[in-house]
Amino acid sequence: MAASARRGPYVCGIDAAMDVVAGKWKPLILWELHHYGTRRFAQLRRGLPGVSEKMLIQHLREMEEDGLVHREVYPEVPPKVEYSLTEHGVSLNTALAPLGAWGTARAGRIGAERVTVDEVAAVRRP
Amino acid sequence: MAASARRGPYVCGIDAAMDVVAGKWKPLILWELHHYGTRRFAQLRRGLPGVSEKMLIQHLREMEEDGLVHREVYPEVPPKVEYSLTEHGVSLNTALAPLGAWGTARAGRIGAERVTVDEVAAVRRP
DNA sequence: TGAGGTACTCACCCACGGGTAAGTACGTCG
DNA sequence: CGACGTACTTACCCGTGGGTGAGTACCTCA
Repeated sequence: MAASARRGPYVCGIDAAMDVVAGKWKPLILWELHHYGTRRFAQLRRGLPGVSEKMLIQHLREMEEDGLVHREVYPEVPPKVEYSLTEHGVSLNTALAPLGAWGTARAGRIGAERVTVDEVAAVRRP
Repeated sequence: MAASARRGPYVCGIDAAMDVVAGKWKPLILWELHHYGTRRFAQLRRGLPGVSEKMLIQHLREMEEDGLVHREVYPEVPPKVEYSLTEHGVSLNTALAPLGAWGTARAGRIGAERVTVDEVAAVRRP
């Protein structure tokens, strides 16, 4: 599966953290859940324009296995599943903050376009 | 080249930072250069057991393009090249520190083996 | 009646990140 | 004379991360 050789021996802490954050949408999911607190599957999908359902589920499952997100299923007739961050997820987000700041500074430095969610939606959904 | 679609539009700062750190050995190179200050090519290769020369060069070139490392060539008869971190590289490392701490904590939490350089050498060079 | 929303699963495909191995030009050491 | 060390370059191969698209079971609304 995608959970190839995860939890492998780590050379350093960055390794261990990257292992958990690796994945095209993981940081965005983290951010989304951190920002909104609790989100349903379809809400997340809409919040991450361009993500495929397969990847979203796959990433959510991995992050659940890694103890970053909590998955609450409501056995209702229209299915309802709520995702939220565990305390480990929150602490990871906190640890990620300086990196985000650095990235933002760098983006400004090199003059890269910073794209809003709507623009991404426009670009990735022609 | 490997510089596929880098510097692409970023959704958030984490994106921009991950773009620069993405690569199996980038964080290790960063750590190595940060730890030793200045390193020659062969020293780096020995410090990162298991890395192929191709990947090491490729990563170093990309990090140089990204303004993270400085490459100093001495036109001597046995070729000599020294790599060191730029101030941006140093600041990235600083921003990476909390993530490293989080990863270390997590590695301890899940009881993952933390491997020393020598052990890695033993494992990856049978 | 059928279109749409919920949360998925499954099968297939392809690009690319990374590994392996060899070649290069020059010099020194044994 | 050949092995070894420096710092690379080049060619080739393969695994997998991620994308596409369809299918499922149930319910609601127009």
